[in-house]
Amino acid sequence: MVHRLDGRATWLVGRAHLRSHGLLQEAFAAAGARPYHYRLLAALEESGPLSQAELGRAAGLDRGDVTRSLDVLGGSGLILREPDPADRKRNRVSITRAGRAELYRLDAVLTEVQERFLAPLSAGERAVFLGLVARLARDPEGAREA
Amino acid sequence: MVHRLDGRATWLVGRAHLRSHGLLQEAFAAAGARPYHYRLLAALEESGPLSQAELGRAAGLDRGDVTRSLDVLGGSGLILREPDPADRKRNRVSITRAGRAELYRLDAVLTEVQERFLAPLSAGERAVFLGLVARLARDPEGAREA
DNA sequence: ATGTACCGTTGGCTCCACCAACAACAGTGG
DNA sequence: CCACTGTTGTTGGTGGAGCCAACGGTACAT
Repeated sequence: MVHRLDGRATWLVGRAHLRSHGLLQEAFAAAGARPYHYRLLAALEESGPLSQAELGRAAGLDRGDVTRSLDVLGGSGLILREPDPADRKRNRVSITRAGRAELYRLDAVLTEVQERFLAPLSAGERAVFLGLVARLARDPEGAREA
Repeated sequence: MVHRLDGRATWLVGRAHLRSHGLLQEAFAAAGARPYHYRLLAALEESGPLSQAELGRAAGLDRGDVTRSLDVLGGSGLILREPDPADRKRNRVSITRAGRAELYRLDAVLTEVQERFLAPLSAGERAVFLGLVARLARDPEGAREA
């Protein structure tokens, strides 16, 4: 392989992501869902009914992608999209009973994927890794390096 | 944000990758190059002349993507592609003097990106992180290497 | 009433990874 | 010699994920 990349953090993170994403994709596809859908259902369940723009900000999705994903979720009866009577330019999106059930089902899928992804590490190592990668994941906005 | 994802390794790795990839993309674009090109030049410099299929396996690229990337690299004079006299179905690809210079230039860019990406971590933490993420990056099944 | 800002929708884009088909070619066993 | 198998390079796609621009509709402060 390419020795020059062996110790590069960006390379290793990319490869780890490839494996992680592959596992996730496979598991979600087998469950008939997509990561976007999970994120939206989770945001809805945790925050209660939201407008689509709020939902996008909560789940980290583009407004347009929210629209398209909700089309699918609504078609499956997992969410309810109704015009907001207080502001007619908004939609009020809420999770349905079926949506909650789906979310819980996917929670289990996600948990199982974590286990497979983290299999190479011991419990202690996992905790260390999670702490470090969380700091690398946060966008250091305003963080000025002295 | 979605509280449910905060501690998920797959989520954090995905977010870290997003930041990493963004930094890399930005820096390489400013340098007029692409990650694929760097990988190919690096593989060529480390292994010497290769066929395109070998090159793809060394750099982890699809054969088709190798073909298209070499079109660009060849057009810039960074690699030389000539028919292999010993096997007429192969191309013998080698890195040129200009290609080496480009590779070294991109090495510096890459190094600078590492620094920005890893900025949130101390030197000791970086070493720990690299060790752990390297183990997560390796595909635990199959993947037999020579 | 007018301007500004937001909303949802649609249509597009880039990047990365991957797959399928094809003709050309090499090496094999018969 | 012939047929078969496998590889190579090329072309033409697929798909997910993230993102941006433009549009018409709506709310609200001025």
